[in-house]
Amino acid sequence: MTNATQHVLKGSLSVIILKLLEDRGRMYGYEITQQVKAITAGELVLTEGALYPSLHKLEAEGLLTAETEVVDGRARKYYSLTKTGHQQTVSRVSELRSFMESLNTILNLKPAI
Amino acid sequence: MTNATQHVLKGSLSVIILKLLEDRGRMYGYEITQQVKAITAGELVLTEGALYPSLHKLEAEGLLTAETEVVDGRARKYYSLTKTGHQQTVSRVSELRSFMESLNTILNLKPAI
DNA sequence: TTACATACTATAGTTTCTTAGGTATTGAAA
DNA sequence: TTTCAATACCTAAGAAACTATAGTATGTAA
Repeated sequence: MTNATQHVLKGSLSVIILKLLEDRGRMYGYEITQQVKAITAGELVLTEGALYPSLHKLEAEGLLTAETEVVDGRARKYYSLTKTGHQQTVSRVSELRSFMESLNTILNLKPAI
Repeated sequence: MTNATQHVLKGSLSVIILKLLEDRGRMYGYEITQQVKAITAGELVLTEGALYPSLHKLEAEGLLTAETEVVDGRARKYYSLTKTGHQQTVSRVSELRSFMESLNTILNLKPAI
């Protein structure tokens, strides 16, 4: 009675992170929050309380690697995808897309009769 | 740092229920699981452990009303939208759609350079 | 009579996210 | 010069949603 696709729903934050890193190559946490806000015209806002734990989890799972650098007197922690991270990005993005298609099918239903 | 749109993410099951009831008028729990499975060609499968608590919650919130009927010796609990439920359906569906658009924007990003 | 489909309910446990803090630096405004 | 916003990271308590699992019960087909 379970479906892997649904699992993606809850994990869409991690997919967002993975996809951004795939496209941008290397980003730090704060940058991710700002980019998501900018890309979605303020529609999607990542809270730090959700983002940082998610980044740490992805790192612990071996999908991301982190390097700390000091820029303009402030420490930044740059994240990038590992090889596994890249593979996971591809499959999770595709899973999320198919979930969204299913969801769209339901949202676009017309009343019966 | 919060966004109402994100709240929708976790609540997409309830939006699915609401939308189906809006279109079909009146459904019982088991029927909902079967319809979702059929509509999405097996892609989306609702677990009973997720569905029934969600139905009860929507009923408690006043978005649904329930009537029990015995059909073929089996009790069925038919749910339908209240007036508030209908209004909520409209707004939640539109919120979910705009969330999905934002998500799609990110998923469709092309690598920089 | 066994097994599957129908039909509902309850609950322990996990994961994810929100809320709400905390630390610290830089730079602009007052 | 002090204060506030922006930058940049972190954590922890609690809420909420979902999974997994189990239980109850009837009808029907093998």
